[in-house]
Amino acid sequence: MPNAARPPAQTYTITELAAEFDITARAIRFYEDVGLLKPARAGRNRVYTHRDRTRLKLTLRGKRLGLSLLEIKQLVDMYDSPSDTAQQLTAFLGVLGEHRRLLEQQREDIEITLAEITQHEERCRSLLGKPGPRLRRKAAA
Amino acid sequence: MPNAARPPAQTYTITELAAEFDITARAIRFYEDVGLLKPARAGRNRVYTHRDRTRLKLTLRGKRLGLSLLEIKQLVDMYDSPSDTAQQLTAFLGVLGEHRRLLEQQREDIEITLAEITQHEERCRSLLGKPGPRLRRKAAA
DNA sequence: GTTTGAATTTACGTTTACGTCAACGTCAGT
DNA sequence: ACTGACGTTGACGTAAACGTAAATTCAAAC
Repeated sequence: MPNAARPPAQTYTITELAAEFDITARAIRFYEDVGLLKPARAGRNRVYTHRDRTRLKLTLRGKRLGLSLLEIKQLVDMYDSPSDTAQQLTAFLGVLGEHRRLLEQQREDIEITLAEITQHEERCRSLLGKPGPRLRRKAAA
Repeated sequence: MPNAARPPAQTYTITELAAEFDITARAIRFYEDVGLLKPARAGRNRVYTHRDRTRLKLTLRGKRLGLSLLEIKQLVDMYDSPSDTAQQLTAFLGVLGEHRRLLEQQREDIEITLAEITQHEERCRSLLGKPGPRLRRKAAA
């Protein structure tokens, strides 16, 4: 039974990926330079597999979270290289824990900031809605 | 009634702040260069007020969220310069909305990543706990 | 058969966010 | 008067993450 139900082995060109993720081809090539992607070649041209696309997606997500490309590489590499020795697994758990800590810190930062934004928005709307009455208090926390 | 109950008008030196937030004095001076801080001076030396400290804190939070110092400056400036015209207020609301969008995107990225981390952790622990049975399925989604 | 258009490589430029001296001022303590 | 410790202002250096321009290459279209 060859070829049961695997993803259609679709491939992508660099410009397709660039368009899809709204980045430049230069950026994608740069990610290759730092080792985040290793596309196959059709002659001279790069051919990206579904796996490459996934790694690119992870990369961009990492960037949105403020990680450096190096950090992203380390994480992504660990994520899809199956460590097997207890050594590696324990180390991996350590890294995961640290990453988790970082993300939770960020999430907290985000919650706080969102709350502050809400405050500002309410103040703005209050000022816009009733441009008369000065010395107005906040409606409700 | 002079001096009711206001924060003790405490001031900080640059090294105090550097120590407190675990950054270098150089970084703090750099934040001043880009306009994020405008400490008073005692002769030649910088004197930071509570307000400066707050702006520094906001700056570092912004950095943890991946914002550039320029973006941080724009936000912080808006946050504590009281816009009054409807013009400014509406523009402010726009910026706030955009910032909110960004933060919510990030929060989503974080949730996804945290979920993935949990997956990896479970896999690791499973492998560490039972180093025998191959072909084990995930316990529960 | 050449022109065109997309992709590639090489290489240098740029911006951001500081690090790293160097050289000097200043004030407390001895 | 001398010595640190801390603070200051330049000025240059650097790492990261691409941008940008120049010079190919190569296949498809005309």
